[in-house]
Amino acid sequence: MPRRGDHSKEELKNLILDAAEALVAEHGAAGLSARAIAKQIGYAAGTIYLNFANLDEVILHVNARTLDRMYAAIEPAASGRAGPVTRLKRAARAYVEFARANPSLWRLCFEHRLPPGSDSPDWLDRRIEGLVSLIVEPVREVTQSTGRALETTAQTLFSGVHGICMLTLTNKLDVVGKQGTEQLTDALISNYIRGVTSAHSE
Amino acid sequence: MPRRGDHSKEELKNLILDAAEALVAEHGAAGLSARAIAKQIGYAAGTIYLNFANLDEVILHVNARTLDRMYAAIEPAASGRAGPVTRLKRAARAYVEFARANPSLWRLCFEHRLPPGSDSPDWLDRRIEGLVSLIVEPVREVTQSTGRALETTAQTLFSGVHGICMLTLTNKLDVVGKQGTEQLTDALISNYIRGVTSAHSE
DNA sequence: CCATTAACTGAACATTGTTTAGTATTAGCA
DNA sequence: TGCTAATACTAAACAATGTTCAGTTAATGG
Repeated sequence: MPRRGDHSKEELKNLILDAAEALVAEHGAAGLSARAIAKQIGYAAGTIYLNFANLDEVILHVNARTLDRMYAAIEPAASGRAGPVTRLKRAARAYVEFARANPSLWRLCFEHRLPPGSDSPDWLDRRIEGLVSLIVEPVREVTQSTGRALETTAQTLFSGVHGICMLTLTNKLDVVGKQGTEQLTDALISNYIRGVTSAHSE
Repeated sequence: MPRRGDHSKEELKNLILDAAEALVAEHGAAGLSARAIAKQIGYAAGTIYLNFANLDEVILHVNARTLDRMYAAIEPAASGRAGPVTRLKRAARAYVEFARANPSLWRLCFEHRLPPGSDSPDWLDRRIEGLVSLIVEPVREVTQSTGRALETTAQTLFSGVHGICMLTLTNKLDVVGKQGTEQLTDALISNYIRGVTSAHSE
């Protein structure tokens, strides 16, 4: 049934997402527009709306892809055979590295505002939880905690690294370079972990 | 020389910023438009461009105001006569509380993207540094550190609280309510500080 | 009272997201 | 093979956006 290039529904969706991703990566979030996507894939702008409800939905799917790539980038670091603290630090570095390599896509994940009233779909939120879950195991190993305390520690560390990443990448802190950021994430992890374990043995 | 309502240049600028602030606070960042501002102050849209180069500049000034209000909201908590750790926790709570009370304005401060190439002006960045500087004193008291180490700790704690605030306020974490967020910030501060001090006495 | 200057407007332009009437192509069936 | 129904797709339209600017109005200064 397709006419232009024999693209199945699924292929066309992926073409749209590919184009959207490339546009954001190259020209920032502002470079994303229905017409720009259409031009890049050789379709008319209206075609996008046959596959997605609106541009917000396109962005949400782009974000899902980005989060999946983030997961893949962090997973090896978090689950190596090194000690738990080392794995946590490596995971944080992988996170920062990914954000530095994909600044626009990374920011789109966390800065995209959808219209008031509606909030992000479950399949997206679950991907962020998936990222947090990556560090639960090393945290458990090193803190010997379980249940709610374990989850709290993992969430706190993740948020902390995320905040450091956010503020340093957007130059809102007086910190420059990769090692500047890593100094902060390393400090966060070592001190927090030491704090937890020393409270334990007290 | 003014014609409409005898507004001096400075008054008119403030009128514009007042209107912009109100629009963002009520209808979110998407509610901000040149025509909406103009309508609210009884001027034509073009008048805004006689006072600001473009809407981005208006937003930057709104953010400056918001950051000033944040400073005023946090300062008392950070500089009371309580112990340093208590002051840090109170400062974090004040930060979270402000963000919860002004979600759209708070997000605008940290999520606004200006066109690629240009970065935010010094007078704005300095206001964020001002926020960080609020916790330097209590951090110094409790960690006995100075210089670069002191600054690193302050930046790390600030970023950490910021990250927690960001992810919990935007519902990207499986954490709900004010006490949920405060549990994370409290954990961050107590454990991090304990980590620093216990490393010291080791 | 007139001329100059500045404030201000209204309309215009390009670009955005989104909708829709209409066209073209294919699939299924006779 | 040829007819019909369904679907993929486009082009054009709409409203709203940021921004500019020629022209108008009002106040100032001489």
